[in-house]
Amino acid sequence: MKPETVLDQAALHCESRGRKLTAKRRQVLAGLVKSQKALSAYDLADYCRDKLGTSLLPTSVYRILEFLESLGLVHRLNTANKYVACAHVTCDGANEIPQFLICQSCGSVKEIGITKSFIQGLSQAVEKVGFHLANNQLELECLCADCVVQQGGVQ
Amino acid sequence: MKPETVLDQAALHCESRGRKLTAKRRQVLAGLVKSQKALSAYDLADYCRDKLGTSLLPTSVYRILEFLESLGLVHRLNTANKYVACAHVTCDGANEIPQFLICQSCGSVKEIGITKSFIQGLSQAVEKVGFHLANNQLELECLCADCVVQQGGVQ
DNA sequence: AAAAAAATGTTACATTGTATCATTCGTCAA
DNA sequence: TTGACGAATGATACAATGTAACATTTTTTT
Repeated sequence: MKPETVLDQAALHCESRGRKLTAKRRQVLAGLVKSQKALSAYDLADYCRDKLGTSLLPTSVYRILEFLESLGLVHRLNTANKYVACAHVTCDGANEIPQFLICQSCGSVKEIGITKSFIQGLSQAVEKVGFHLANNQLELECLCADCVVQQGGVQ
Repeated sequence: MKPETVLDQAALHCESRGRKLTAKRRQVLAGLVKSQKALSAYDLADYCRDKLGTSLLPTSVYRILEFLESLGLVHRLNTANKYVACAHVTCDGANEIPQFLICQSCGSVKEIGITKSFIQGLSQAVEKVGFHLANNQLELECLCADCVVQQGGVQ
């Protein structure tokens, strides 16, 4: 899927919620879509400056990421302190519960869906000890196929 | 379980691995055990200064936490950038796979064990998309029972 | 065009984490 | 006992991540 298609789709998604995908917001999202991996807010500021020739201060990037996240267009990876474009922008999956596999070696991220029954099982186990699951988003430390090979296979 | 008992047990655990639980290391671990919650390295430095009357620079705290973690006596919560004492120091569970329920409201942490079959299911789902699970430690954003009540019940 | 709201810029600072070198402490052999 | 060695800790400097507060610009509405 071409980045421009993704961005146009994202713009529509914004409009449908009564919000605007402004030029700056589009730049930040473009950075995430084109880089194809998780970036920190500061990485993104650098990326926009170096590759897109636009000036964006980190504070603005943070604000914009917050906006994009509120619309489900990007996700924050709490374990990595980085952000990724939502893999489902173009298929209206922006409201599904995302699960992330994060390669600890190369930083690539795979966004998957886990079965509802699995999450339910998890939720029940949590309730059983008196807690309530507040966020279904899981972040799993992984190795991607390439890095498993490079590191001499699975232990 | 009394903190002193936990600390003595931890000392034995160190000795059995040919390492020493020095005074400073004991202080850091004591801070985590007594505070009963997750603390950042800087929180711990403050705690040691204010409550234990000992001077410890953050850099030393980081080093000591790294040491304690290598022996399974503390865990780092990646989503919170904080550390907790292992709940199983005294029952030799230091080698089990920990799962953490972290209350997003008050910061309390519950360390639980999830069934092996559950983790296996998760691992298989990950392998199916070409990744390999590198760390079985899950960190789940939760609300503890108290905070659920205060916030007007489950949504 | 004026007023209001939304978006972005700017500055300052707080928190978390790492790199590097210096110093102190404990252990062990001569 | 002492001297040497390695382990542990101190100290300094800095990098990376994140937030608060207020100013300015842009857009929308009336």
